[in-house]
Amino acid sequence: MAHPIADVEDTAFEACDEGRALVRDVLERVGDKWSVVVICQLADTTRRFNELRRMSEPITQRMLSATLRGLERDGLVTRTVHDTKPPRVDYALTPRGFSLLEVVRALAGWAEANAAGIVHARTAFDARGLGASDLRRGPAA
Amino acid sequence: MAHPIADVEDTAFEACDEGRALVRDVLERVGDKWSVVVICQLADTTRRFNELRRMSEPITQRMLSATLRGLERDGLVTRTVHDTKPPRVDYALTPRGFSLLEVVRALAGWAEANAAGIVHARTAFDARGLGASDLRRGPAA
DNA sequence: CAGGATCCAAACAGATACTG
DNA sequence: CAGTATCTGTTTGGATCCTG
Repeated sequence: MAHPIADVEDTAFEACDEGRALVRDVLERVGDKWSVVVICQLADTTRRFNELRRMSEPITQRMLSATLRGLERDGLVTRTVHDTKPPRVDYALTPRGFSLLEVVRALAGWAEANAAGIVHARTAFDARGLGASDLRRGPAA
Repeated sequence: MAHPIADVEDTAFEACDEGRALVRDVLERVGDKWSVVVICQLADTTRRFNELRRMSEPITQRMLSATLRGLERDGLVTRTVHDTKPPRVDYALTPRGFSLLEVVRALAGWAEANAAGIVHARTAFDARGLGASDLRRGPAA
């Protein structure tokens, strides 16, 4: 472990600035709407394609396909093809996938703990309404 | 804290599935390229607009503006306007912003720890080359 | 069942140019 | 200095149709 998670102030910069490209990379995977959902669905067992499709609700098969491929590429899930009568493909988390799951769970914990506050802050902010701005079209509005 | 972070297997589902919309929300903020960068730059001190602009390198002022507005809206940063001769606006993390910073640092730690493995996995995967597919254009390729 | 190929609409991001 | 308003190019993502 490169990070014993020392004192906050000091290492924050290193972690964020030093390997920015690197972090961005992971963040893009995590920030992806479907990657996280799929990873969670694989949390406790192996799943088949259409199984994941149904569980991940409004995902399209194109997105599921692409998401799984991305996860497989990063070594986060394994893809096992059984060429049986009706084709069957199983997806499962790799050890690395599980470790990411843990981090995501931490994030989810934070989200849960702060959801109310965030929603409140937003309402207040929006109420203080600014006329109208095209900038509202920024990142993650 | 709603989450003492119990045993992995069990709560993974709850955390990910129960508050999916909620988690997605946070994830979108975290997954955003610039939000994280800005939060890191505010890690140890208050900063001014153009200061952040320079520190965040190739960010455009439109993106910085939008990012800051989003962070402010979620109660993660405060915006303080001093109407002095040359206008001056200071941005700083709120307590909630700091708590998010911690989570992001955890993520960064994971990224650092797994970067090599991921890069390797990708190279291997790409080497096993599949002809050509439009799906390669999936999420976060 | 598992997924590739396409086409198309919408969200996003960069470059300017302009204002208080 | 600290932004806002456009205008436009790039990515994404959804809908569909098709195959092994």
